[in-house]
Amino acid sequence: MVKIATWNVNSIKVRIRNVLEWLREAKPDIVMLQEIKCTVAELPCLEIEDLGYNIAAVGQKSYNGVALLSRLPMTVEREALPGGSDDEQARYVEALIEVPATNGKRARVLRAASLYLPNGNPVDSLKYDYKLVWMDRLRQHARDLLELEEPLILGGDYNVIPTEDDVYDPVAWVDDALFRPEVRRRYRALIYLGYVDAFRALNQEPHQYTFWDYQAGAWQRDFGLRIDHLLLSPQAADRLVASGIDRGPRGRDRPSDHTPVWCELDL
DNA sequence: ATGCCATGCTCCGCATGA
Repeated sequence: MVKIATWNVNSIKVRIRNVLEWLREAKPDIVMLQEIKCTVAELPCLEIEDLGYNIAAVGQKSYNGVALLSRLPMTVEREALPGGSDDEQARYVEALIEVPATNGKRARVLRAASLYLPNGNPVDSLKYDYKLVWMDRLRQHARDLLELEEPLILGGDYNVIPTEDDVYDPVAWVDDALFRPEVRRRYRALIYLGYVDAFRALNQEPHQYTFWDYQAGAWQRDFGLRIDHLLLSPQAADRLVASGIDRGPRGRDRPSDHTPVWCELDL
């Protein structure tokens, strides 16, 4: 069984204690991190490696930054989404992970990506245009990856509220870049290529969130959003056995505003 | 109606986030 999780940590340097604690208790095999907010050189690698993880990261000073942690052997395939310019923001890293043979099952290769989709607010700015273009690029790449017909998981902070069931107050969010029709349409187009939302495949109850704003007591009032997703190729979805949202880390001291989403694959 | 909170920078207020 391979346990895979995604978590926007909102600064790995500030959050390293929380991250280490959660790695020890949740014991994921593969973790996608977003908003590490530092360069690769600044990453607290030793403490993470001490828990048995290999690290692949794409960082930048101050903002963004993504990483993959894996207890299994991992080789980096891409450090950016195809189709971008030279002044790339650090929002994508993709790797091949070797899943060894176990009791009757043959060894497999799992492709995994950690992505941090642009927020896009405010909607009348270039940031919104950048988000829409980034989503188009993601769909193109996701389509190409499906042609490989391999187990694949695209995990991360998508900054997309897929449906009205994924936000505490849909009306209040209609004009936000996380919920606008153009954004939801692009997210659906991505899903319709043939991806499965690992959480929704096994959990249908509405109002299950992965993010709660730091402000206005959003956590205490459960005013949240479901914007962190694990998307599976058919070859991975066929082997999905469990998934969930781990609310634990959001309730602790100095938390990230996001909490981990996880799934288990019987590869 | 607005800001609330948190992070990083280089600063002691501003940009960014969702």
